[in-house]
Amino acid sequence: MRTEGTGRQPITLKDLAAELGIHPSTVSRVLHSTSEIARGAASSATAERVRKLARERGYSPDPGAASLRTRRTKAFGVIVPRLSDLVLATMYEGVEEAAAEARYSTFVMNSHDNPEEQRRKAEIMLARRVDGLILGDIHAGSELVQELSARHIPFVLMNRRYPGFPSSTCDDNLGGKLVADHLWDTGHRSVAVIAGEPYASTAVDRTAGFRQRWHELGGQISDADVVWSRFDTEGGREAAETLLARRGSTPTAVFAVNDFAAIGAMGAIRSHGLTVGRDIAVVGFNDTSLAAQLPIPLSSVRSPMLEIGRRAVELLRRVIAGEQVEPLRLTPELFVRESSAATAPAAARNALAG
Amino acid sequence: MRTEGTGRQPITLKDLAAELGIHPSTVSRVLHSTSEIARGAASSATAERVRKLARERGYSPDPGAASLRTRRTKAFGVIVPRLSDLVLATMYEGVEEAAAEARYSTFVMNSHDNPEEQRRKAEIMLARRVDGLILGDIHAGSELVQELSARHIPFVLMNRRYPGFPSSTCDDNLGGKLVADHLWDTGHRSVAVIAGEPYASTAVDRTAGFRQRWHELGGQISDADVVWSRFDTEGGREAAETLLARRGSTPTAVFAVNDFAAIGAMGAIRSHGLTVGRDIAVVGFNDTSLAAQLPIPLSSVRSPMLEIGRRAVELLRRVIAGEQVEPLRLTPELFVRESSAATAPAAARNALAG
DNA sequence: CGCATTTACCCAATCGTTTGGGTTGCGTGA
DNA sequence: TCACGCAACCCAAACGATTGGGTAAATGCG
Repeated sequence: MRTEGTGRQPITLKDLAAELGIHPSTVSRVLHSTSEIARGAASSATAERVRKLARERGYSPDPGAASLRTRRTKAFGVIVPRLSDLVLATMYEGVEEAAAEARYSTFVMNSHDNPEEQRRKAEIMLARRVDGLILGDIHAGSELVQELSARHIPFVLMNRRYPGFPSSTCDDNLGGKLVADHLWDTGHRSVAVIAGEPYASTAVDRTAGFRQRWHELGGQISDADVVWSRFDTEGGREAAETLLARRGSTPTAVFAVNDFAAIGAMGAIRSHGLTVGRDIAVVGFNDTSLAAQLPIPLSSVRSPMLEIGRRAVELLRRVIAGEQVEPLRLTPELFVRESSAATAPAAARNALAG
Repeated sequence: MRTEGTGRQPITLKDLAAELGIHPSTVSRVLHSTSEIARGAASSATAERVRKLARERGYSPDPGAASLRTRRTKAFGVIVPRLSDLVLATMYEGVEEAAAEARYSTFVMNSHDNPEEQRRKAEIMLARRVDGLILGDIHAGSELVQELSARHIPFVLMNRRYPGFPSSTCDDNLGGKLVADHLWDTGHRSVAVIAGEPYASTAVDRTAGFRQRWHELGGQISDADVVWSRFDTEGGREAAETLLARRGSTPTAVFAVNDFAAIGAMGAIRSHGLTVGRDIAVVGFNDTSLAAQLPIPLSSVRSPMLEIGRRAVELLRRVIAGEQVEPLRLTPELFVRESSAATAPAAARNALAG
């Protein structure tokens, strides 16, 4: 249990070997062959002595030296738009957990959703000789994935998908459908979507799923009812302002593809003297911890963010092992709360039902 | 500009040397001595040839090999309670920026504010041979700082301080005072504090600063008016419930030492049929991007989170250089918004002013 | 008992950089 | 002319771990 006391320089294999009177290579083999004591490496008595001393001295192998020899760093690079985005931060927590369990370390960098910066950060990670990359910020039509692929660099996508490449995401399309079903069932017929950034598959898929199901149900939704926006609170507020400024046709429900955008929208709605949940229903996405705790609790589609991160690590390990892996889409779940619990305002319902 | 094309194995110094017909050590010296061309290393003509080829081939030194030789990894370890806490995530963005500028990489890990996990994560980072640690989650009375110090491991604290050790924090005490001044000036006389976790210097200092100034102004605030809580929305809600459940003496203003706790409190206040900003003023801390965008915009003390992160890197670099560094406290600023803009309810003011 | 096999090791090269110390060959001042 | 200095290199030894290939002794088998 003890770590080295005041140890100035870390203990090396050679130190251990010298103290035990055996050769460093023997020590290495013992410490390496986890549990397969034999392997022709050393007698079980010697092995035990080695392990005991290593523990006492707090030996830990120098990763630089090891990677120099093995050509593997046991490190992954993770690129996200920004960690101050709760969604990505949570996914990263999953990544860190799963990576640590597999004895991998992770470097994270923010790309600010800027393709050039994204490429620069990837290059920095590769210069660090990471064994693979997890990209959480890929844009539709990105050249980076093609290029990495051509260079045979192991990578997986997280959060956003890109057809033809391995990814760990939420089933965003299904998420959109869940919202459509819910709003339709509660009587809404005039709805709008705050759709997020068009370059993000999350935004596109959630919006598409919603529209598709809405049509299947017999609803109407035009392009003008879909407003693209930033993912943050301000983006949501602006988008909602746009929707509310439209002459006449105020929707009775708004689906924002992100909780933060939803919160911004709630602010705008209140500024217009309307009450969320009574005059206008609002549904968000991701079910961040905030949603349930807001003054007016927000209905939201819960995406398994932690699990998405964990699975990304698993996929990457399989890619590195040379396996052919399929994109993964984890199932979301809708949580209905006060922001959309009431049935649609009678006036609006009647006007459109007739 | 080009990086290696389909390069299977990365280019090495030896490759470059062979192609140029010179010795690897010469190449190393040229590529190393940034701008001091001379140094007796090579002629400026040779130096130029070396640099040109290095650029063309996309050479980047193997960090493992370099650190093996130099005993430095050019990497820092960062430990935070959790990156899904927006405050720490933002500080980390500052860390990443500043580190990258100085050609350092960073490993981040979550400790979930658990001392044992914190120690484990620190040990993992040290096994990775990081050049120093940035600890964002230190608890009052932590043994870890003492121990790291005894082991001569370079580290700095961030976000939370610990007397006697270098740290980069907000001047939390001052922040608390700003809130006291504001609430006093707007006529409040009966206030409560949602104080956060008692093991965090941020919580303690903000609360202490508030109470101290409140007394200086002639106000009364008892221990019962201070409720310790978790930093998240749920913690804030629970704390507010406690305050509102107290018979008779409902405060006219609440200072929550964290925006998320403030949001939780706003929820609880609304559940009790009261309106934030009219019946009860609420002030938060950190001025996260959410604060200004909430349905009822939240007054908050802005702490320079990004700068705190950047400065932590600067401090750590100085510690590594052997300098003696002093703790740093960056100045916060109060932003007053609708949640506390109105003057205190007349009834409450009169009752207590008499 | 002789031979083959296994056990328990040791040896040495190697990964890519860095760096303290040469070694040339040329120009220069005395 | 000669010693000296300097420019422009080269040499080789590390750094610590891994790993393919020994080798001597012990054991097994018929």
